[in-house]
Amino acid sequence: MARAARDPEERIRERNIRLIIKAGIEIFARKGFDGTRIAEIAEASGLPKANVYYYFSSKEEIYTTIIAHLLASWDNALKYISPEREPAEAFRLYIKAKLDYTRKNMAESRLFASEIIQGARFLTKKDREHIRQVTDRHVAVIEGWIAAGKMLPVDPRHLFIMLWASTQFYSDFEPVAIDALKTSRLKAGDYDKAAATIAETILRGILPCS
Amino acid sequence: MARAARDPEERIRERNIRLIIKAGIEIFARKGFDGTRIAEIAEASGLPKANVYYYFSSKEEIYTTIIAHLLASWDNALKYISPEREPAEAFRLYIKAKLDYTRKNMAESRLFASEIIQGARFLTKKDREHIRQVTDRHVAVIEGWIAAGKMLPVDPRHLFIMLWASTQFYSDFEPVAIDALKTSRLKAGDYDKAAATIAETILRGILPCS
DNA sequence: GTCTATAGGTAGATAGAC
DNA sequence: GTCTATCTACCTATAGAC
Repeated sequence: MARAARDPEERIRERNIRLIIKAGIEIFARKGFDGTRIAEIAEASGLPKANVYYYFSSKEEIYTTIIAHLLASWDNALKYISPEREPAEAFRLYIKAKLDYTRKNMAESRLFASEIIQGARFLTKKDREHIRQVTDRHVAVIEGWIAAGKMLPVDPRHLFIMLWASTQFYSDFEPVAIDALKTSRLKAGDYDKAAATIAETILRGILPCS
Repeated sequence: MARAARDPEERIRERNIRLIIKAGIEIFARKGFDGTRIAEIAEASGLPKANVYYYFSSKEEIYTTIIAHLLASWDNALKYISPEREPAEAFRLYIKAKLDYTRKNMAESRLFASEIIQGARFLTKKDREHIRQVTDRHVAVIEGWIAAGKMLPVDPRHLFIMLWASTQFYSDFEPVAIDALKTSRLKAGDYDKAAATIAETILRGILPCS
């Protein structure tokens, strides 16, 4: 019955939801949850405000949809921290992947940072439990490398924070990074230079003296 | 005339302004500029909303007053990066001072991070020029150490970003830090451990192999 | 599915009594 | 200097025609 007509409708539906989410990411990142107005999301996505409410029942539902999607793609760079790799290669790959992701998904990255800085109001207990478990798994890998004498005994949790923070900085704090690096905008070369400096410094900091 | 009566009035004035600023820091940090309501600042500072408008002409004026005050106390930790010190001692002191400041002024720290992440809308050209100059001065100190062979040739600007980011993380991203460190809240000992790990790792990363 | 119109509430800011 | 009452504008969310 409706089956034949369902596909094109479904396509429009998916397209509109994508447009709303995309606009939402940009605006929530810039204004935070409370500062964002649905009307602005509607305008940026090219839909009337009422249609936004047709697809999402509230501002909160748009926001939490974005957060959920974000967390799903979050662990990606960490896959490089795996026991069958040598630490030097693993950290180099991780740093590069993390900076790449951050650069290509600036708005998402900032939205996540905003959400955390403003108190993680919309991170569920499950989300936070997930963060703990993912961290635990990769802490274990590092502990393995330390036990095998492949790395100096550096606290793995604080090491992860250093890596997370250093790579996150370039997109989240872009205006400050621009001033600190004396450039008018961050270019691909700046990210390469960042990756190289972070990797070299950290690797000398955690590997046995050669 | 009014001279005799001026002093106690002046005291009340100063006290009220302090209360407004203090409440403003907390709430702006949690909700961002757009998300903050003057009524909430008024309530938190124990004054009627109209009185807030008696002392400040707009929401923006409260916000920029806070930002200006923040920037003034910002350079403090950097004073340790000075040419007459040895690099090892200088960085150790800087990291400790920065983490101390961050821990004791969490709300300000978060407010500043929020402001930057949301696009630095209220940082003036002068503010940003100030950041550039302060960075330049300390970059020169590091270049001096490198030229003197006291440090490996690490890019000073990216090194500063690593230090800035790593120390900032613990208060700005506290909810994530809590999960990553598997604790229920950050204690003084966590900050000490952070300072030690960051300093040890960075120092091995920038000093000649011994 | 789309859109206009609007209800119902709350924001920033001000007027004016005390 | 303090505070109540209020203006105007705008917000979230919905009703209902098409």
